[in-house]
This record gives sequence, C-alpha cells and structure tokens, in this order.
Amino acid sequence: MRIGELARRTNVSERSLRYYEKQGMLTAERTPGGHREYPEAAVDRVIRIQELFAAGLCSEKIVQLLPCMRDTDGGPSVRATPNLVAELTAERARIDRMIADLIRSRDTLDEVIEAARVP
Amino acid sequence: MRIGELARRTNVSERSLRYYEKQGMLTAERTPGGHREYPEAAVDRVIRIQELFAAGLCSEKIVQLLPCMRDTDGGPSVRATPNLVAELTAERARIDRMIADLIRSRDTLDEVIEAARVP
DNA sequence: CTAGAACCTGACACCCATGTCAGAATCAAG
DNA sequence: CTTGATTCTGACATGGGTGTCAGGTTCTAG
Repeated sequence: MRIGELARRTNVSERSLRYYEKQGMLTAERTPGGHREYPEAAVDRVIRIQELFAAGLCSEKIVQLLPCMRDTDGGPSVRATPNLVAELTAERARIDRMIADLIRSRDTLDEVIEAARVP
Repeated sequence: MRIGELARRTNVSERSLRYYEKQGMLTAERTPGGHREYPEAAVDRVIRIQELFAAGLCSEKIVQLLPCMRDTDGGPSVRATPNLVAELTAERARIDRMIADLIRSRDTLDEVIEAARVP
C-alpha cells in the first residue's frame, strides 16, 4: 500500500511515517518513480511504534528494539544484547511508574468529577 | 519552607517551581526581602502537579483543576463547572487509553527481554 | 560587619515528534 | 495527452516544560 493509505489506516500522519523511515524504524519498497510501497505488516508496525512513543521511548531505543520483536508474520527475530536488555529493563520500570502515576491522576480526576456530580 | 528545600523534597527543580507559580498552579508567601515561603502542603501539591503533567494535562487544565481538588488539609474545595467536568471526563478517557497503551508497550518489552533471557 | 550560601528576575536554548508549506515529480483514469 | 489526486524532498515552525546563565539581592552563621 502507499503512504496515504497507511496514514489513514494507522491514524498517523504521512509526515510522521516519513520521519519514522528516516530514523530507521520503518522501511518501504519504492516504485520506479520513487513512491513508497508498504507491505501489509507495516500497519501493525506503525501502531507499535506509536505505542512505544507514547510509553516515552525515544526513536533511538525503538530502532534497537524493533528488530528484536517477534514479527507479525512470525519471522525470525534478532536477540537483544545484554546491554539492550538492561536498558529495556530500566524502561520497563519507568513504564510501571508511569502507569502508577496515571492511575493516581485518574483517581484525582474521578474525585473532582464525582464531587461536582453529587449535590 | 523555602524553594530549595521544596525542590529537594519533591525532586522538582527550582526552575519548575517558579514556573508553576507563574502559571498560577502554586502560590507562596514572600519574606520581606522577596523570597518565597511555602507551607508544608506545597509538597503534596507539587507532587500532584507533576503527576498531572505526566498524565498529559497542560498547565491550563491543571490550573482549573487544582482548586476543585480536596485539599490535603481537608479545606473547602471549589466545585467544578459542567464545562470543566466535560473536559476532565475527556481527559480521563485519554488517560485510560494511555494506560492501555503503556501496558501493551510493557508487554512488548517483556517479550523481548524474555526472548533474550531464554537460550 | 562579612562571607558565602541561597534566592531573585529575565532571557535565551533545547528537545523531538509533529505540523505545515513550497515547488516539483509521479501515478492513474479518462 | 491531459488532468487531478497523490507523493516526493527539504526546510522552517511549534509547543511546553525544563535547563542554564547572568547579574543582582537577601539571608544567615560566625
């Protein structure tokens, strides 16, 4: 598929898709004229990338991480180096803290919303 | 307490504390010489602010939200307007999605970490 | 009184994913 | 071929909290 369709299906702007490619997170074939041609699996990959961004990972980490992920088509995956594993473990801890924070914030909102609802 | 101590105790830079004040999220008495003097409750408040930032709320929303929160000292709290409630409800939904995303990313990391551990 | 620590204001820089625009080339359908 | 939709590259802008520095004032212990 081409970039417009991928953008529509993932809800990610074309701008961002090109950026992902430049950062090495996403690859695409090219038509003779130079237009990008994505495989079906790109949809899943882009969604993963977005999730990882939302989790606070930077492009660089994602670039290292992606080849170690089990591919959607069950293809072979690269094994993470011990160093990368250490970094990812730290990221994991950070994500845990982030989730805990989010839950506290959600509780705060709930409290305010509830207080406004009850007379 | 003064700004240095508050910064130390909350792990938030003095720069940010002054920024919070300028945005109207935090108030402080002043010594005759103009130095900020915070009450004990400021510690909790700053931590709350940080959590809300982490949850993706902008200063403006936080400013509206803070007076509606039950104060640490159980003081009286302002009631959220219907309009604010609507906005907070939307924020709450966004936080829920964010949490779901984070859990997926954490699972992704776990998978990669586990795959590297097992021979 | 004095030295040094702490604090003040204001301004500029940064991050980094994303938005946006311009000008040109490609693609697909008539 | 023509035309309109899509895509291309490159460059500049944005946001919003935070870092940092400069130059000056205030506080506090000795």
